[in-house]
Amino acid sequence: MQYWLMKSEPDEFSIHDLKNRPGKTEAWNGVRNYQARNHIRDGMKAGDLAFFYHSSCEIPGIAGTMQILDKACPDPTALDKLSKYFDPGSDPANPRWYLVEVKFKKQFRRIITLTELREHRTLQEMNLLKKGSRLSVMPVTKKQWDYILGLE
DNA sequence: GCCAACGTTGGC
DNA sequence: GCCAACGTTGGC
Repeated sequence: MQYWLMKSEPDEFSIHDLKNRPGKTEAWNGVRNYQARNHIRDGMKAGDLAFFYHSSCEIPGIAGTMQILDKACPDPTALDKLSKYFDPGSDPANPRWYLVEVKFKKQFRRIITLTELREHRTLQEMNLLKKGSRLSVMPVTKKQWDYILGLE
């Protein structure tokens, strides 16, 4: 069992949107960064848990939790010419981009803001808080996971 | 393989 | 909207 943090712009897709999806599940598509891809494709397993992080918005922070439903599969939007995530260099015979299905677990009573996370010494090693970090999918240690749950 | 130019992310 | 930091592309 591993823990993760996944970013989404709430204007595009928020935890509220996930909660309101049929079955409360969604294909987490559109990841187009190799390091993030590797975490999805090689690291994630069914049953893993992830924080849902709201980025590029008024109050960036962790909005809740979700569960990884299955191992990764190729992201079909990479091959869809009509998708904004279309990647012309992508080869159907040798998929470049992957996605996982996620399921809503919990919406926090409040957003645990980026500013607040930075105030905690225990969390200073988090990739999220490192200068210049832009990774949209990253591992979280159990210690960090438990600590953040305790902040709600 | 180097690296300049360009594109993107994402906080502020 | 600005811009720092990072990733990718492509000429050489």
